[in-house]
Amino acid sequence: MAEHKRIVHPLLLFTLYALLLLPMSSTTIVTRFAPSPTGYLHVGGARTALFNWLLARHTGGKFLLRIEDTDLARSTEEATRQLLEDLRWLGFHWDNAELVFQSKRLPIYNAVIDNLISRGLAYKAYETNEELTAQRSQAERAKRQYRYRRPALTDEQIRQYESEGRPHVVRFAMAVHEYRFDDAVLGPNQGFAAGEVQDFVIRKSDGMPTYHFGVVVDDEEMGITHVLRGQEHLLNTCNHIALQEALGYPRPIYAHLPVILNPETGEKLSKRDRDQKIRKRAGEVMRNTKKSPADLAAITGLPLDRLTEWLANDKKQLDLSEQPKVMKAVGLREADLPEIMVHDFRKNGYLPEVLNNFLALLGWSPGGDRERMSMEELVSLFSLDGIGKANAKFNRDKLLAFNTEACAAGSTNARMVEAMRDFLSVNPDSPLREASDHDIEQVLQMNHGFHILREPDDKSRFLFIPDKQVEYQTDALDKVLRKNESQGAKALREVRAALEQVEPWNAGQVEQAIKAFCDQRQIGLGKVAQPIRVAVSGSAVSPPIFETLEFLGRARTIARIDRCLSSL
RNA sequence: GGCCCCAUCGUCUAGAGGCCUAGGACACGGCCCUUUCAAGGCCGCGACACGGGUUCGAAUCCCGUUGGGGUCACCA
Repeated sequence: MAEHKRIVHPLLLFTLYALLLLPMSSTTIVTRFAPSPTGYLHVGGARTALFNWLLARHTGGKFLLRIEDTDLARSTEEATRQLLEDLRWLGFHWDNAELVFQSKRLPIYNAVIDNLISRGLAYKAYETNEELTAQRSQAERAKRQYRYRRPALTDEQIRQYESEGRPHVVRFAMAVHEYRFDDAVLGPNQGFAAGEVQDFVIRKSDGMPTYHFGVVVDDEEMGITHVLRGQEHLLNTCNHIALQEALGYPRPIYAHLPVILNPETGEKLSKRDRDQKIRKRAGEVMRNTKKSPADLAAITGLPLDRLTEWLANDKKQLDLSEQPKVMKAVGLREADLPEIMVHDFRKNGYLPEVLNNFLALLGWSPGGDRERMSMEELVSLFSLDGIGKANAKFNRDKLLAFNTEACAAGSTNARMVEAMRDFLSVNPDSPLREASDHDIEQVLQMNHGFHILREPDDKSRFLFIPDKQVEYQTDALDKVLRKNESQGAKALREVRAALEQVEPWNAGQVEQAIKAFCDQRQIGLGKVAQPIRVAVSGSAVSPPIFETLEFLGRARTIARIDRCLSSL
């Protein structure tokens, strides 16, 4: 039976190849992340950045960064610096060498706005904030939906307002009809009806463009092809496509990501959640201890009016210097607060690649059972169709488990030392900063099984402080050394002599000696190990004792035992 | 409240009409290991929101109900 062999003509092959490539090269995917610099990056923003970055890297496209600093009151240079640092930490490298700052692009926006005004597609509006609020509440009282539509001003009125030099905004005269667009995640035909249309502000009275306007103009200029952002922007998209149509811009592909929810409240995860938690706790403490705001003010040293205002108003937030004072007063530790900022995760010792892995799973899945992925794997597996529609609660337990696993898997290599160094760079109070790479490697090994880098740090600080500075915890002394007529102290005194004989001093020999000691006395290892632990570390919890003693060395071990015994 | 989006274990999810007695991960419970705290091993518990259709057959398609979320700024 003759096999039907087909010869493909090389020219045909070339043509097919070219056909395939041409449209590809002319539609290189360009994504962007466009945060506003008002503080550290939070996980919601990080997830948005991640998805945009992944799409660009997966397709060999570009990922651009733009700073939306049009809110003069809230944007700061410090925040921009923090934002960039967080993005670098996460490993999202952007492809525009020159960062785009919206605040530096006013002439460009104004030229476009002038053009719109001259075409009758935008106009100056002179209402004050108070007038607008009044109009809104009037509508609310009448149970009517408020929609701003162009007021009919006479030429006379306009002349008068202008001669008075009245402040004004510029609004976009949005054509009243239905707006529809296709969403790569939510499907076709998203949008709103004509009844929802209103003339939104495109230039504020301080001369800055609004978000809606800046986004549209800049996305066009930067050649953005795909906009991935949170679902809270879904309806904003109608404003954006209206503007694009008026300006003759092409429409990018939109993909709206599920919202990340606070597992406790079920609402959108917000920077304010930490503050809320402190306020809630403060309220409880005051009720339980019958303390007044004045008492709290006295304890924290904060002004009473400031404190009462904060207590009463959910919208008010403590600033970074006030927060720790109130936390201390109401017995909250940093670890009790939910991490929300990327910086918090860094400071607590999560690995950036793990945070990314976890964040990627919030609203996206590669399909099947696949969960643990390196950055490289995320890049190669990422695709728009893996993005889900349903909102996701931010569950820290799973992140913690991922981090534990990743640290355990990599705890012997240079990556973990590097990670620990990075952790220490944002935790300047740790004595481990003075440790050598070799010491750090040992600390990490001794603490194998830790969840976050904060744990080996916490549990190993005693190794890096002078013997004199070891602080003995009273409850540990009581429970381990003083209880039962000082059995523990007695064992400690006796094992001290045995330890002096150990030669050479290493974990194996120390173990042998201590175990021999236990056998001889017919007591359990715990009866001896715990007293030693308390003596050298000050607490009942430490890394495994034999390794700990090897690390400390004989002299320091004996010195700490002596000091502990004499303090009883 | 208007408009919009969504709906599988407690949580994150797999699932594209028969591969589903619904899979995985985390959490949780039990046992084991153990010098503390952990980590680890083994086993277990646990979901298609509800009601109607369509179909030989529905977690999967359609409609409704309920529930949750988002959004209604001169913030982004």
